Amino acid sequence: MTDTVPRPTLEAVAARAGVSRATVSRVVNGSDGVREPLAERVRRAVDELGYVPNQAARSLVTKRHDAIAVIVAEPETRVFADPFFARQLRGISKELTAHDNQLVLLLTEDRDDHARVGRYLAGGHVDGALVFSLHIDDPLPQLIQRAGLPTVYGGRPDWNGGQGGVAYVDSDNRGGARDAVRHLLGLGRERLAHITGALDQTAAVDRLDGFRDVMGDADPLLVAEGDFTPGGGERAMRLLLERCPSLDAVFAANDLMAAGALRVLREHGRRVPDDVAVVGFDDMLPVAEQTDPPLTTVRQDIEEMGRLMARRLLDDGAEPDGLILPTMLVRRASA
Amino acid sequence: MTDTVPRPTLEAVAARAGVSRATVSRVVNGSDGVREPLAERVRRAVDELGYVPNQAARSLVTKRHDAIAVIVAEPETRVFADPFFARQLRGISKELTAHDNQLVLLLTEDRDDHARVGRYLAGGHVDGALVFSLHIDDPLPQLIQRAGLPTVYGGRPDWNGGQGGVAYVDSDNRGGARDAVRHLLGLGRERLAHITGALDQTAAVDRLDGFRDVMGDADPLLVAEGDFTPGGGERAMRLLLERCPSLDAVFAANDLMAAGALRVLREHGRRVPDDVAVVGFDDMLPVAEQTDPPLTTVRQDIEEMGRLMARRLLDDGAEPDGLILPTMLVRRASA
DNA sequence: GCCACGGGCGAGAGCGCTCTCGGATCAACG
DNA sequence: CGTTGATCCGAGAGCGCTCTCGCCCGTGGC
Repeated sequence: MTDTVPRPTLEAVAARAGVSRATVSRVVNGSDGVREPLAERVRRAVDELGYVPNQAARSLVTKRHDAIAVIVAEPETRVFADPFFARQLRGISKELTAHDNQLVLLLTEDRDDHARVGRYLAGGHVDGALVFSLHIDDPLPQLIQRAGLPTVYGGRPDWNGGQGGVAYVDSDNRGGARDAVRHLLGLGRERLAHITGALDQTAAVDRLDGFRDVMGDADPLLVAEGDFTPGGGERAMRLLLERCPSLDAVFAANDLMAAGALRVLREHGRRVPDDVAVVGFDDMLPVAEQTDPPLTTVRQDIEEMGRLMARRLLDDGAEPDGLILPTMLVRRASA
Repeated sequence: MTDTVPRPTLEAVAARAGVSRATVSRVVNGSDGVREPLAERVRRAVDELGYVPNQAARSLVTKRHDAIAVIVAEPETRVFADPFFARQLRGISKELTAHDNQLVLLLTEDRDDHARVGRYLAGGHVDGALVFSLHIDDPLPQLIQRAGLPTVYGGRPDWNGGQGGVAYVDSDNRGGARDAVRHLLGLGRERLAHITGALDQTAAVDRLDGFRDVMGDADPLLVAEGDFTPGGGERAMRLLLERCPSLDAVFAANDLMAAGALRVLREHGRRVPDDVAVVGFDDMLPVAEQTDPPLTTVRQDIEEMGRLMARRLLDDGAEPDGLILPTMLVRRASA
């Protein structure tokens, strides 16, 4: 961590251009009120010296940091097992850099981390926070609210009654689920089962609600709780086959579980989609395209979701409320 | 981006504790030379006021930032299609937070981004950089070197003759490949083929070299170039079957391509592992465990790799050279 | 031809911290 | 009891920047 060559200061640029610091500052920050010939001289001095403003000094007085914290609360490894996170980050990153903001990444796993994050946010190092709070009992939101920073959540938060006063961006999980179910019905299927995700996450709840929107409160035996993992999908599928051998369609709350379900179906000699049609959710690429048969699934635009989160955060005027992005059914061979 | 409540300053703490700013600073920064009763009074004042040091002011004078840039050069979507990146990030994050450093994430896609990153690094916002430079003609390393920041690369850089003067952390790609090949030979296989990765990446080159270490310069017809994608794996597999229908084993340079190869083999009626044994690389979980049959593959400890990169960067004394992490063959059903 | 006015620029204070340096205090020693 | 030396603490300068304030000069109106 040895320090670099001493970098030129505003002072130095001012001296070279034969003006005052104030003038250089004005030019550098693009404020008007500096006549052209002078401004030009300053600009030349700036790049002759290779001047780059010292962000620390600037923040000290402006109290702005041009930096945003992205907080990922992930005690489990699930998020890391799929590429969601990376896509979202990319969307966020694009939007932030377009507005000259930096992205400070905070990954948390346990309570200690939460305290640390709380301190960091309270420390006023960043201008706002993007939060992926994935589980229902997560204490993080409170910590963040206490820090008093502008915040946008990724995914509908479970607290707060679902809306009002809290900014979030989410996919239309419920609508996507409805599309999936309607597609199965449109295929002439009659006994539809649903494998839910981990129900402590709002995405899972919303997808289940979508299923019920169309199916009514149908046979509760046709709904089995999974956990978003392939193993969970397998277990749920086995259970469903046992309970209701005549089922002819399955809607799984994500592709990973759908993949698990496919294996169990094959194991039981059911042909997909002939005997049983299967629809997933996410369009998680390395999985959805590689299963046998490839999955029909509900795609969400993850990168766009990230981008919009960042945009809402930077756009100070926006009302804090929910923003729901559309989903799209992608037809492949499984249904 | 409305600003928060004015936070207490050193001054305020000093006043409350009835000491000078200097003393508070000493206590806060854990320097000795402050007698216990006084120190205690200061500490009480600190948490009564909820004082958190202003990092900007601190950086201004210390020229340290306690922040590290993580630069991911990724013009393609490949990295985002697998969870590598996230795991590595997690390892890095753990190590950095253990040393009270922040992680500033810079994702780059094109030339413009490179210029921006160069400016950012030159701007002296961070104390060092971790770089994932994935392709051979990437201009990023030069930009970074010019910024004069301590840097550690993820994966062996292709330039610089492979070692000497540049710090990097990599998996033992070559050794892992040798293990994979020896395992196949140990199974009694005789006609081994290799599907390479994209050869503009050192990981692909090293794995190919490992294959050749064991096989000699064997039949060049038994080596087909892939690109690390499932589609590439399929194409390569088809080519290999055409060239040499009698092959009885395939080593693919990653699991994604191995999955593609499995599909083509099944399509051609070859049973795995009975007719053809298949070994992958990476142990990329959602894929390796879910293929049919599950993949035998070479595992690398990605998270540890990230952790070590961070550790080397923070550990100023370390010699800048390469650090190679061991790999491990994971046996599943495919070989 | 004088005064009021406004726009362009510089002087200077101050953001919150660290760190050097010198003054005060106290124990110990002659 | 005076002196030395070590130790603890405070005063103050200064990091590089922004931003307010006021001076100066040029212009236009009466």
